[in-house]
Amino acid sequence: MPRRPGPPTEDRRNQILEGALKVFAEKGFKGATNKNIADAAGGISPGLIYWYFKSKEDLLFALIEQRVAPGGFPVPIEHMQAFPPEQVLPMLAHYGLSRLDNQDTINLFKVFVGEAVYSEHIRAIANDSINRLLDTLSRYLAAQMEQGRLRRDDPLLCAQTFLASLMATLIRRRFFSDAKMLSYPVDEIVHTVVGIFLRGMQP
Amino acid sequence: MPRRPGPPTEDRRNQILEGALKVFAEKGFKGATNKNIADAAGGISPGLIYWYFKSKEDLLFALIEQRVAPGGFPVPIEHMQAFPPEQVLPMLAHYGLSRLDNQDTINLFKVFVGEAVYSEHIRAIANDSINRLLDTLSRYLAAQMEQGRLRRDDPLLCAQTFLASLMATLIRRRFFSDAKMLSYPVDEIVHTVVGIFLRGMQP
Amino acid sequence: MPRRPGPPTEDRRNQILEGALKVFAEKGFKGATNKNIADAAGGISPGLIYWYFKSKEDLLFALIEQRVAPGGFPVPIEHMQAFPPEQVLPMLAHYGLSRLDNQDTINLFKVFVGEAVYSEHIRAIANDSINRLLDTLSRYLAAQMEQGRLRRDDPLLCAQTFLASLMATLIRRRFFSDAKMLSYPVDEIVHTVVGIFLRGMQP
Amino acid sequence: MPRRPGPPTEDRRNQILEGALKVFAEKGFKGATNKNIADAAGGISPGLIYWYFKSKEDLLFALIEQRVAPGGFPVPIEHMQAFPPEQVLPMLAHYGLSRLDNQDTINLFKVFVGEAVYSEHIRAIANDSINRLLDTLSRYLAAQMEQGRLRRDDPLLCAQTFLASLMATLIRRRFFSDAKMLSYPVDEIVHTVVGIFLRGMQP
DNA sequence: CATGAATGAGAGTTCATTCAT
DNA sequence: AATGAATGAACTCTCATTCAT
Repeated sequence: MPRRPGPPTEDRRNQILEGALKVFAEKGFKGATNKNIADAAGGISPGLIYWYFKSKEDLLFALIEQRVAPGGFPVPIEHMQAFPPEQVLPMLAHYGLSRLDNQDTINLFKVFVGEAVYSEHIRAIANDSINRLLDTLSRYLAAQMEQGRLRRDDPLLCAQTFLASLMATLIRRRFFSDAKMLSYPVDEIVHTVVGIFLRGMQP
Repeated sequence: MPRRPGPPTEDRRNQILEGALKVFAEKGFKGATNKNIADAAGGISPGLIYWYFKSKEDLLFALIEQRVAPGGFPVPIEHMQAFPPEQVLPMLAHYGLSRLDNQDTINLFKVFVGEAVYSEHIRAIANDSINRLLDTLSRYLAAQMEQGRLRRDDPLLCAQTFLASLMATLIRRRFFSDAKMLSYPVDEIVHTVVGIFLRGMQP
Repeated sequence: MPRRPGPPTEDRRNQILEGALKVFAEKGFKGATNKNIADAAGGISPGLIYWYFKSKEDLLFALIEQRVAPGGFPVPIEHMQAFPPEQVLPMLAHYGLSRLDNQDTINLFKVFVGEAVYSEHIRAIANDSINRLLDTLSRYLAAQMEQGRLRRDDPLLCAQTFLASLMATLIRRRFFSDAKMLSYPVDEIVHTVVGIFLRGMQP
Repeated sequence: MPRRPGPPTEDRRNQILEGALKVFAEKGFKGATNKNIADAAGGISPGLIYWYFKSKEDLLFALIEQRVAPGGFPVPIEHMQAFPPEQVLPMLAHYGLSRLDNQDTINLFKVFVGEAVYSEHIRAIANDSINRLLDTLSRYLAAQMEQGRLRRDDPLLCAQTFLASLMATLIRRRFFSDAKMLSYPVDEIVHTVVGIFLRGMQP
């Protein structure tokens, strides 16, 4: 017998997505049960999930499409060609950091990584998302090379190198909770990583 | 009733581990069934797994302990302090590459990543393994800094930066099969990444 | 919030019965969902069914009571004792045929058969309905025997024999869509079946 | 934890089919639960069904294929052309009756009818089975017509008429448990039905 | 050692039914 | 009257695990 009417139905879908994100991040897609999700979504009944989503898998994809596909990880350096890398790259690094400080982003990342290992589909979305980011960055780098502010090299490969060194290091800190990395303040990490890259890219 | 005589029982355990690695890499720990594993282990019966392992989970940990814990990813630069970074780092990069060309290593990596997301225990092993590698590398870098061949900086952070940019890029190629990264020859990737790092670390 | 104003509430009940008949015939009582029925009833909401019927089962019984119980399969030979079987029986056959050409009757029949297998209650209604028909027919036959137009025999058994041969044959055509039976024109079937019976009942 | 080893595995499959037949006949395919079937199959666990059958539906088809497809309802009149219909048809009627006295046959029939209503596939099997029977009978009738023992008419339609009147009547007795039909001894039914047919078919 | 039949817990999913609106 | 969100029970099916053989 149905009872609780619940909040204005608009929210319900998001409430479930929210709960699913939490549980998926913690236990993985396969490890998460609908009961888990329903509980995390505010104690609704597991059956209700199927009012909003076709299946558990559909829920996962909805999560990814809602949170990742649109916008991906937008990088606000589109119109910063006028500024030198010495200013832009640290700024970008700190922007990335601020995004990583959001628990939802972390969870999303976890889910992404956990499923990408086994799912071609998710891998494709991940690549897409990263490439959008890299494209923006590499366009910026190309412009800087043009202006003689950076040494000429393949812009995409350079962008990838920069992003890789930055992200992988932060990932070890945030996701792997590596003790050694946690012993460094974020600023020092950014300073060192950006420093090496900038010097390495000097004309 | 026992059927196939099978190989000298010593191998059986490894046969199962081998099969498990394959299946875990493909479907993940939760996604793999004991039947899958038994099939991949040469068509043995699922029940037999329990003769060699306490449980499915035990099998996973045995896999990790057997393949990762011992040695981890050994880096043969222990006694290379005499050689300059211009020689050692590219060599190290190619060594890493050669390891990544082994399907077992790739599978192990996949399993590792897939499970590390959700398991503290596995995360700890992963950190341990990476840190051992980083320690070796950072000791080498420290020695080079000492000799004035590299600019002075925190050796561990530099090692992390180098490894991160290299590994993350190769991972995007091998595991994520990213089309853009696959369009670069490995040599070019190594050359660019190592180049940026070396110039960035010049005294 | 009520949405579509809908037809003068009188019709709603029938609209639902109509939809239910269609769906029950297609998927069976168990196989039909209230959603299916609501859709077939013109796109109403499943909840509305409960305004008109106590339960899904109630809907089934209402259907049967409304469509079968009243009248059953009325046979208009009540006052035809004056006419000889050579005229009456073919007429009756064609009357039955015309009823079978109505999709609703077919659906009702399907539902009836499908549920009679498992429900004593429905079986009883079915028997009742058939017996009413047989009674009429057997009274006619008895009268004809009395008049010496047909050979003396148990009228009910003769009526049953006639009806059985006719109905079962038409059923194989219409419900089982048997290819062989469909290759005969209806008239030939009726002619042959009625012919055998009439000759078999000659005094 | 598994316990009871159970009877020599050969039987298990049949044990389950046996139980399924009973339950399907009683509650219909949809109405039967795997628990019901497992209980009827001698108290095995529901999961075990899936060791022998791919799905519940597979179980249904296996049942039908095992019990109906092979042999169907064999009619032993293949070589009776020498005997006159006055002997053969009553014999055939009694043979059919004897088959109907077997509870398994009745159950199978129930399942068949119950599912044929909704399943094209099962309808096809049913038609096939009946047509095999009709073919045999109509070949016999054709031979008798040839010999002048029966009036010339379409043999298949005559066979269908005979079978229909006989079967439909017996079905009302056995399956519908119709009180009126049950008040007649089987012999009388057979005598009347066969009598009408034979006289109706006299040359 | 090895098998495979067997179990039982629990997963995802469906759906009749209810009820606030 | 009518909707549709919500529930909970029950169902089919999967699978790690066990154990007689």
